[in-house]
Amino acid sequence: MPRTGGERRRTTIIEEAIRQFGRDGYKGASLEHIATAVGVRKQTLLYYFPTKDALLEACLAAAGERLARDIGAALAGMETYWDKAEAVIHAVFGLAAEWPEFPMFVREAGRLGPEAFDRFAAVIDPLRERAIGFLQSGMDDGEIRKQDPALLLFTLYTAVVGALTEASVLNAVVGGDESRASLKRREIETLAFVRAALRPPAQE
Amino acid sequence: MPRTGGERRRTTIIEEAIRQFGRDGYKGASLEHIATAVGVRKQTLLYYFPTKDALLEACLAAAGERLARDIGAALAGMETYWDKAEAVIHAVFGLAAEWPEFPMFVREAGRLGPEAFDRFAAVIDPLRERAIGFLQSGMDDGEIRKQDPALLLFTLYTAVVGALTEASVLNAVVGGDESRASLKRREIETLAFVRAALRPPAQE
DNA sequence: GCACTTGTCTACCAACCGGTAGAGATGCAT
DNA sequence: ATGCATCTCTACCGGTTGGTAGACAAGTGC
Repeated sequence: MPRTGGERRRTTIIEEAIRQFGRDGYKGASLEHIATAVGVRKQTLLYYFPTKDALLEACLAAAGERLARDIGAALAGMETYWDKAEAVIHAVFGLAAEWPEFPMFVREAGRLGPEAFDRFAAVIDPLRERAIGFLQSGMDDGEIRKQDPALLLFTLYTAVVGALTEASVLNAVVGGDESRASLKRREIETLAFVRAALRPPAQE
Repeated sequence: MPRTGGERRRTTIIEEAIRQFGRDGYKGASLEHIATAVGVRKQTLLYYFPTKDALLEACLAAAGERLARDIGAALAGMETYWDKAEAVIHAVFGLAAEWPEFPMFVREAGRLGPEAFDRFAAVIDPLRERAIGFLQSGMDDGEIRKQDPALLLFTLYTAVVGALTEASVLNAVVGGDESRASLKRREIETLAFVRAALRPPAQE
């Protein structure tokens, strides 16, 4: 019986749980499946996380930290409004390419109700405030269409998460093609869409 | 033991099932809960729908028909590109106001994989083709920003469904307020967003 | 060498879930 | 009234799930 050791095992379990929670939903994923995928018995998993709910909370926190880290790194050095927006979208699409279940898990977190999502959102909150301030000043400068910045951020969120999670819909609407090239094309389309949506009206 | 009679009972069960599939997910909803909510035993439900999967398929078909009906009615008499887009969005938001679990169910259908979603999409298909043709001619006329019309339709879909289903996220990003007024405000914001995203670039 | 913490395991359980078997009850056509 | 299809029910079953109890092994500090 191998001893992978505490912290390492812990993160492995969390990563696999995010995958399965994202793919099958919270209810649909079973501790048994997660455990065997990690190569361990269910009771070992329950040693690290005493209940399924505790595992979920750990996943929410971990997902928040990962996303905050990726977005934070992508934002470094970006100056213009558009560069920042593009960097964030590119970072998120990159994360989705590497870890397809990640956006699914975030969406599942939203579905599970405000309590669960807050666990995730709390970690992101500084970024959220930065984004709102950034949108607000963009509007003040006349470079972004004037509106409620928080509601705009929400709409941008849904557009990006939707583009990343609604693969079945994409398949039905656009037809075939589940490849990496398809993801890249969706990123370009999402960028164009967001750019168009942010742009202020033409007339002065 | 009351006899509500075949077809009536059937639709009542489907409506309740859509509610619970939407709220709790396919896995999360149980036949027992759905049956008791309708006021009937589980085995009565299983008389109408021999398996849970059969119930799901009936829900998918019913949801498709309902949406096609509502959108079709809303489109009647609309002439301009913008009037049509606005009518569709307004119809969908109206349906969501009356039946909050409906968009959740549609999203769940997408999550369950292409097979399930196709069951729903097949009914909508004529509308999909109409929409793509309409976007294409709008682009030819220079009234809509040029791009892949199918991909644009997909992006519009995700923006609208996201606005309707990500209530927890909205709560976390914008703060409080789950009222009908909030839904109306989201509709206005979504309209503005879509309008901005459709608009062709300013310079000719 | 011995107590103790950490990690992994086997064995088990009560609850729930989807589904089967089959007994009545009701209304309708003949 | 009688045969038959429709509808609703009670009773039950096998499988799965989240979770408990507790044995056992391995490193660590003393």
